[in-house]
Amino acid sequence: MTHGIVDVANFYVSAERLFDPSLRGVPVIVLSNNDGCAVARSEEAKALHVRMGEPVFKIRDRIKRHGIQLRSSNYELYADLNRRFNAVIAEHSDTVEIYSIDESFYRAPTLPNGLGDVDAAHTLREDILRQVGLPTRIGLGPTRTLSKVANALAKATEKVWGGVVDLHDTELRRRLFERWPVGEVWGIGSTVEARLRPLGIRTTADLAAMPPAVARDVGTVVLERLVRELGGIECADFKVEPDALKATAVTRQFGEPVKTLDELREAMARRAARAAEKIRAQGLVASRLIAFAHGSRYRPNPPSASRSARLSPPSNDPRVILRIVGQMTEAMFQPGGVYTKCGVLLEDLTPQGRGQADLFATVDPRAPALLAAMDGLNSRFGRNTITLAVQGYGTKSFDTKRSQKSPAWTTRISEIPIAR
DNA sequence: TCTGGGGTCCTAGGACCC
DNA sequence: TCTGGGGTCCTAGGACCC
Repeated sequence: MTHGIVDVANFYVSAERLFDPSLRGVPVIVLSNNDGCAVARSEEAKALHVRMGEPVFKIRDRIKRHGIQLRSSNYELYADLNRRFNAVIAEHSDTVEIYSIDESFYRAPTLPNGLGDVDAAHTLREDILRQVGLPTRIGLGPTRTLSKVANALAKATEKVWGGVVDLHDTELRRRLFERWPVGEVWGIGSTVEARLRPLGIRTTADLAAMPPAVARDVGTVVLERLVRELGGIECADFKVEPDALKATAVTRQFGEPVKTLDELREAMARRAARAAEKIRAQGLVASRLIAFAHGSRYRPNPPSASRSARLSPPSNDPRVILRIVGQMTEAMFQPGGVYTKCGVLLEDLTPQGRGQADLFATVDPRAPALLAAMDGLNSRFGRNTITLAVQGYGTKSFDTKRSQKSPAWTTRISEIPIAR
């Protein structure tokens, strides 16, 4: 069996360039929510040493000096392009697992010794480039982990090997692993890397040679599996049907810091309403609710608090959820505190209508019709066409900033590009 | 002055049960 | 003086990913 993974090169930047040719060949950075950090960089921007996650205010001079182009994140566009390139992958494989916004695993057709996989992968790259316009790299291997490492190697060797690396060959693995730092391996973060260093494990080859039992001892079962997968033994398979969502979160930095209870209450209500909307769209209800608010961790003594509660019966009704979140906000708020972020998490999600009823709860029989009407209006006329009053009206200073956002080129009729 | 957001999985430890 | 053993469930927190 061959595991493959496709990733889009500098996805957000590549997506922006698709509809804006002026961005091609020049340094481009796509910013995080609130236009705070660089989350995607073109090759030209990487060459100017703009790091992943680097705060924009720290590189203002470089941006000016080199004319680096900035864009806010445009998730509508990226989500639509994700749908499109996955459709192309699906033409090549009956098993596709969408792993993230810019990566998908797929199962390559079984051929003896993985023969022909590499050619097929090159064809897939060409098809995605021609049909969607996005540049990709592909990693292949006998396990998921090996395909993921192969994908990372394909990025590093793109100019020589053309963007496809296959790690079926054990001899090739041995050679490449000796020069590939262990911290670059999928699943090895800085903490585990630091624990491996004193044991003399610095390269992927060192890690692959580790006895699995030792790996479990040093780390957890996760590290043991990782070591086995590096050796070619499958411990993880495809998930074609995505698992049901277990938790969802809506957390945002404020555009401008929040200092009053009224503002915090509104900001919290907006996030809570969005979280409830998200789980309704999936037909889920939540049993657990968490709300938090805090100040900047870069300032001394920032305010910080969170509250959690059980929802019985489980709910996705904004009237229920916003009332509790409002009480939590009042309990958390510290006068004089400067808040920079707040959020709402809904957990223990289960399909609606399957759970145990609550003997003592009063159930509103009209709720389903009301919520369906709200969701219908917001879906047809745009988000927040109808809201609860506690969410406040209009745009507020605490709303997320996205000052450099490109149009929703492919998903809104009013923003479709016009050819001249 | 200005520093992202949204997920999953695993483990340790406490509460509780028989 | 000496005070069992073996489970499950839940939660908080850590680690990792993109």
